Amino acid sequence: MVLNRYGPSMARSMHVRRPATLASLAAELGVSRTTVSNAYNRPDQLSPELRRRVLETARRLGYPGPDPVARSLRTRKAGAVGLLLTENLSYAFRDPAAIGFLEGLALACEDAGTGLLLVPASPEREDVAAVHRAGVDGFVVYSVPDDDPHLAAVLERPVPTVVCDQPDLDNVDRVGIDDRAAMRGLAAHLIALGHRRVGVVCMRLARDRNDGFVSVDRQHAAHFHVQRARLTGLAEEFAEAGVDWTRVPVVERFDHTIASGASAAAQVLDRDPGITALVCTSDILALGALQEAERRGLRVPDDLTVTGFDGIHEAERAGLTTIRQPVMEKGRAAGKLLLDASERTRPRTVDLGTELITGRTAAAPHSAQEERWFGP
Amino acid sequence: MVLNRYGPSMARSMHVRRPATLASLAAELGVSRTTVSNAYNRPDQLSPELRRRVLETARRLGYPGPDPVARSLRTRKAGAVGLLLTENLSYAFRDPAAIGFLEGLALACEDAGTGLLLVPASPEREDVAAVHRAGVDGFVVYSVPDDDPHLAAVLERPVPTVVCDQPDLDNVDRVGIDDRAAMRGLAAHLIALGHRRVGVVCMRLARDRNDGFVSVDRQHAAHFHVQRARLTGLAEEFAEAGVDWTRVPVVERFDHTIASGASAAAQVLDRDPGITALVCTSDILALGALQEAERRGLRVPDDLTVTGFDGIHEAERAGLTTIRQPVMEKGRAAGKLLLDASERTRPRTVDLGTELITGRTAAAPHSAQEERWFGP
DNA sequence: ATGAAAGCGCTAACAC
DNA sequence: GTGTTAGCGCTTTCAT
Repeated sequence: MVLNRYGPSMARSMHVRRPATLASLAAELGVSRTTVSNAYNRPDQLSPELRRRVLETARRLGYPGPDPVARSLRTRKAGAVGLLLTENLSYAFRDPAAIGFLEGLALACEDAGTGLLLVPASPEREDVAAVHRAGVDGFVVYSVPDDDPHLAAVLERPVPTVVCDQPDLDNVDRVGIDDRAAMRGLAAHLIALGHRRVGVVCMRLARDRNDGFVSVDRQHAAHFHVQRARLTGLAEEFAEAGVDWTRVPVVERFDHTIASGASAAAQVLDRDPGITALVCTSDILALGALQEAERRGLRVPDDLTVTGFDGIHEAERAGLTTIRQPVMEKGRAAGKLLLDASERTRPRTVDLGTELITGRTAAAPHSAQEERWFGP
Repeated sequence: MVLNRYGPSMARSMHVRRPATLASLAAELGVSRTTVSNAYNRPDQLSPELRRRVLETARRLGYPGPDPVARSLRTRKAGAVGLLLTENLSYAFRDPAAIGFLEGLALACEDAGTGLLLVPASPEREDVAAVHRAGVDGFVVYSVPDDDPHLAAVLERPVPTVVCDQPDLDNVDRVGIDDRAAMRGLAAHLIALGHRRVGVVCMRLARDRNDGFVSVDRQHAAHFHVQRARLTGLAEEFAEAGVDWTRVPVVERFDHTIASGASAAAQVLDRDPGITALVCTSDILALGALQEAERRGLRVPDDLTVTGFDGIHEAERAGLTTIRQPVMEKGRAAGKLLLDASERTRPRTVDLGTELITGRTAAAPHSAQEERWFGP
């Protein structure tokens, strides 16, 4: 069963082996190429006996079956979909939300018997070649900025594309959630609890690194639609509650890590120690904020309310108040949309639902003190 | 920037657009195909002015650049490596060890600018076609049984292959750890603590489902080399300590989940309530065993010692005594090995190190009682 | 049931 | 610098 691919005959060559081709096999057998092709692709088109002979000779000659690339060229089907991510490929395997998305997408691909090609497109390296090189029947684009050159390259390719989360483009299929509405719901919850002085920690708003405070202008101009929508939702809801949004400290972090969340939280709390709630636009950042709160001896939620967004497992374990979004379902839906050839006549949109998770990290401001004053 | 791919002219067609080809572009420009090709691949081979004209006309005609599949056929390079996994594709995103491996592999691919194609090969579906269809320059095979038909299909393809963990094949590059030695180390640790009556929970030993006790024969015949090695290591070390291995209850689970670990632990404990240590061949299973111990009111490690294998984060959080193996490094090493064309003259092996993590789940048998009798 | 012919879209020698 | 000539290895009408 196992081929010896390191025999003496190979020792000189860099290549593994120059395999026989369909043509050479046909010649050896004294039949036409069509027949050999049929032996592999249309067993019913030739006598079982001949087919057996073909396959057996193939085995003897070490013919590995039709070359997939040549077949793809001929049939115009690659049998794979490409995935373009915001971040380094390897980062995707560290972000629970991305992992969930991948799981769902993989599921959809599996169901369709389609391969999933992870395209090596780092955001720093502006090398779009990887997109051009990808032999795929379509692309799924996961959460990239609207001015991402890789995205532009994908859209130039003559294959269907589905975007998950961002950007929101006319004429391109999309699956996502209503980030603005979800965040308004969370904000309403905080407002109902009594919070009026809040701070915000958000993810990267553009491709340039800006680890620090965010002007209202930058909030509006954010190239990441999702972050923009979440900030907008917050701003709207709090404005309606009488909060002057221009005075709310919003701190941005380029890197999406717990450490980033912690340092951003520190920056907000340093600027305005009087805030009663720290709204983070992701669970990862919120977990960092919790760390920072603990470091400062602030009890959560007694001294400080902290909220997240995503609903990852780690957040659940931490009892985080957050918005849960169906990350895996997003991946599935994106895959299905892409692989479902039917009705590809106009852009389709799938909007999935979210859920407010009331955890143990949000409470009325200064509830501890009040309890102390008025009894439990 | 964004193409309208749903314009009225398209409405009738299932296809997105029939793009111009390199040839048609050359014709339009009145130059040869070579020149157009050079415009994309060898900018230095033509005047900047002509190149500009070519690219501009391409844009005007909606020519998306050289077709990647045709290019691959011609250059005999796909620009991607394939990954074959034991489990369903989607499962890989639920197993922390597999995720770590993927992260490392993605890292290596990224460094090389290579795509990573996840091959949709479910273990149940014996459909090997996906392997045949994969347009890749090589394969990484992650932890499959030695009789896996997908593996056989991969090995028949005329491209280099690297196996991670299992199986251990002559003539095929491999990266892994010394599972037997690692497990002997863990066993020695338990023996030093005083354990002599132990039970074992292990992962799937073959492609057939056998959720239950494992005969010594089945242990030896296991098609998963890694599990076999771990069991062998255990058996050897305990045998040297005078334990009759044939009497040690070993329970197997097909599904690799926490729930499986719990039910398997229950099965062992039901069979022999007198055991003092439960050795699990993975952290996931061990986490299940911990659950079951708690359910029974057994205190760990006072009443029962539990150990794992892998060193995943969740295990660390649980304070599990386990063997840590460098999962991410395995991925990286596998990728590097595959992508490093040099010295591919004879099979190479990378053996990575492991580390015994002494957590809070292993102690001397009945230490609690002893403490109670003799004071702390 | 089998074969002949015609490309799929591109790149790489090699000539000019 | 630019064009000519050959394929890469395969599938697919369309005849026979």
